[in-house]
Amino acid sequence: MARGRPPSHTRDQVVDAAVAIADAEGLAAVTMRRVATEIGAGAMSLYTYVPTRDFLIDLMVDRVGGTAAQVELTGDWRADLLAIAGSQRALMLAHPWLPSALPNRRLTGRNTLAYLERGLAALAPTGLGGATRMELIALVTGFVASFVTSELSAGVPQVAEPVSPAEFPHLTAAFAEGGPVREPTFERLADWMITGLVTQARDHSASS
Amino acid sequence: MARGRPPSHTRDQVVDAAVAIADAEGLAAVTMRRVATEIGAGAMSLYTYVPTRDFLIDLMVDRVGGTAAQVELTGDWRADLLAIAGSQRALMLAHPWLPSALPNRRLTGRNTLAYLERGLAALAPTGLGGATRMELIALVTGFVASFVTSELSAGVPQVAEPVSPAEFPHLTAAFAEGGPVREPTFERLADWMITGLVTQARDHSASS
DNA sequence: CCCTTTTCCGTACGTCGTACCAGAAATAGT
DNA sequence: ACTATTTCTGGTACGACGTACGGAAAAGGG
Repeated sequence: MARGRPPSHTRDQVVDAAVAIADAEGLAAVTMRRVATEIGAGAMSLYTYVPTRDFLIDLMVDRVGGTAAQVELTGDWRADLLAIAGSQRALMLAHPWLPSALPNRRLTGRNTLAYLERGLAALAPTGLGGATRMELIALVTGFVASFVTSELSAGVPQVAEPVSPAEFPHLTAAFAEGGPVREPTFERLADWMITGLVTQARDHSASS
Repeated sequence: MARGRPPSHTRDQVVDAAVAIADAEGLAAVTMRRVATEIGAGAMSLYTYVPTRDFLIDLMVDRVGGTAAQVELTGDWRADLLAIAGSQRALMLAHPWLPSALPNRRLTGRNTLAYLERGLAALAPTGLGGATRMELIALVTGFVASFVTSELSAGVPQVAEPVSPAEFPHLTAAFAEGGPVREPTFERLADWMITGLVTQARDHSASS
């Protein structure tokens, strides 16, 4: 068996190289030619391992998803989901391109599926339906992505032009203040978010 | 005054054309050549009105931001912020490219600044600091973007391959169910989100 | 040794953003 | 009216992108 010319590389090598580039220089730097030269191959050789660039990004998302800290489920859905959210946050902080890569992705990889499965299992004690639990997971993930994006862009002056104090008094005052310390806030915000989401979802399904 | 050859178009015309294309065919369809032919100009003529494509997208975001329903502030921060969130949601549903365009944007346009100013004013009765209020607005906006993205992609089969029931039991069960009705949920979720965020922020600033 | 199978990768096409610049069209000064 | 000056116009072109195509190269099976 194993006829034909043997591959010089593996799909995993390609994905790893792509992740390394994205970690160092952002998603935009992940071009087919760049990844190819990084592993010492011709540009077109990549297509042996990966059908398109878009699919490569799917694989990258799934790859780093597999490196997330595994959460032991305790049966306490609040604690479990909070731990999952924390794990997600750590993942996104380690791979800053992840939040921007997440939207519009197909949920195709095994690690992503395992993540969803885990979230669904964590929410099982709530008694909510599967579809509702799925949406809650999407909302929590979206929240974490939002939060991390906000964390990563902290300190960067977002406004180029100076704002007119007369026209935008609150804005002017807010910019005059120093940046707040965000570090200890995430757990409390996430905990409350999760609790509130589930509570609302329960009320809603009970009343309809 | 007004020396030199007069412009054949205006920046507003360019931005309007770009928004129309994005509404109809998505952000990716907004190319410089495409926008140019749409207003009957040569591709390079656009650069008289707009420095780069990226800046054009900034302008698009600000432009549609100006079309959002204006919210009358009542002094009740819960109701006011909920109304703002609802207005944002309507905006994103009308311009589905908006959620994906929002991250990594410079907050440069007057409409965007006015939106922030309005949010800050709405949160003023909470007594929170300007920087904290700013972050709350970013989180609420992020939540709305997440929610709308989820709404827009509802019904689309996200998973290409069939999932193995043995390996992913919860996932299999969730897919077997029908999609839930989401329509009446937004206001309750957003209301609770806003209330909870402010409560947490207050607790945090009080204890530190 | 050749034939089949598979991978490798140089070449090339279409598209993108946009730099450059010669021509066109307007006003201001004479 | 003529010229100088300023401004907008858009053709051409460059480099980078994703990737289709197809021959060369490398392995095993007969």
